[in-house]
Amino acid sequence: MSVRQSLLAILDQGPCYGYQLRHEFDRRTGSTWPLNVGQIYNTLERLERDGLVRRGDVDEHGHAYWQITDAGSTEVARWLSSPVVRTQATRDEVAVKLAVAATLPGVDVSAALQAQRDASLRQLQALQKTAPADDSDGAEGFARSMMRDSMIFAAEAELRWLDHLANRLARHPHHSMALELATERPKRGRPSARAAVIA
Amino acid sequence: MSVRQSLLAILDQGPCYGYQLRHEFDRRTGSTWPLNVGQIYNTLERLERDGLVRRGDVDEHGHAYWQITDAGSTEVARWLSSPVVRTQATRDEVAVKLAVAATLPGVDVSAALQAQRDASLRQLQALQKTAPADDSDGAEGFARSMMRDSMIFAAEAELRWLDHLANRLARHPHHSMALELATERPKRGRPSARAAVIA
DNA sequence: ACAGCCATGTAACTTGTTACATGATTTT
DNA sequence: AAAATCATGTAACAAGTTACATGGCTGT
Repeated sequence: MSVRQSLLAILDQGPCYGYQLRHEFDRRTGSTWPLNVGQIYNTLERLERDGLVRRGDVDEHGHAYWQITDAGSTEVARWLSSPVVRTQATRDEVAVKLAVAATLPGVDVSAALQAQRDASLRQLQALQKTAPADDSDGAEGFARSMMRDSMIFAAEAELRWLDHLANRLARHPHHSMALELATERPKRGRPSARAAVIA
Repeated sequence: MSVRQSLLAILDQGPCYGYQLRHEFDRRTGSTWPLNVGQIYNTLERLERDGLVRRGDVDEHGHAYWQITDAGSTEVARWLSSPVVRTQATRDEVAVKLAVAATLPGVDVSAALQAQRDASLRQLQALQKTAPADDSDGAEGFARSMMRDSMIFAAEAELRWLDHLANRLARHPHHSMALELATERPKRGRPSARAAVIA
């Protein structure tokens, strides 16, 4: 939802045209995750469909401006005043992967763990190598360094978790958390008319 | 991709039927993010479409088993041996939101920040209140505590970042990073035949 | 003239997710 | 008999993402 909501929040400052919105989004997020232009127009159409924006004037340059609606402004206010709540839907891809890998018999967890640690460490070092905060960079530099810090903190946490996991695995016989497929499952099954279609 | 890939990796251990797959996924991720059953069948059909699984036998209970294909096994091996790489697509919703909020004039960033900090702290405390690792819980308990640790580390990192951000904002005049809409943009515009349709 | 950027759009597609229909079996 | 659970599916949708088509303008 962050792209959609961010574009809406930018439009709450005043009418913009599509390409301009991309520019505004990019500089406000330090050009960290540049947006494909096409996505702007898709998102605008979806926001229009939902009654949050409407098509506005075309200026002397041919720029097609978009305006926020009252419902849109209300939505922006709601977004800004309520925190992002990490619900169940926020599956961490690395965590899920390693949990599945760790519980599957015959999988070399420590190899997967090591590969992930290497990658995460390289990622962290690459981030740390980028230019740190510099007050002379102005607001755009501030935005960039916010994003940078966020990614660094997240990468550090991921590394810490990976090391923590490695320690726990080292203290256990490494096969002890493998889970066989539960084949004894169908106690309360679903005997059906078409049972034994093949058997 | 984690659901899709996880189901495929489980199928690499042997044929399963749909409901069984949900059970296997849930116990391997500590029932942290229970899966809607329907998603299993959707995902299986998509994997079948991609040639990674195929429909297998129906047993005497009427269970419709699914089998992994050679291409599927290859894909699992690739997945397990290569790390998750956090590409540009990994937008952190909280970071994007606060960066946009911080760069929009007239937005009370510190209020949004405070609201987020409260929510994140409550989230962390809720996580810490859950049962910690207990070796007597077996492999399923281990999986659950892996997920729990992962979420705790991530929540701590988010809190640290929020506090770091609050400190930086406090040291600055809080309006200094607001970015006006760049209205002087169209220097190299796109004058068109239909310019001034409205103007 | 030509490369490259500005600009608007369209179409297709991915993964994830939910709601619903259907029916059987098991438990109370 | 009713409620809960097991089980398979279908249909629709959300948000993100990319590739492509089209055309005008700018700088070399």
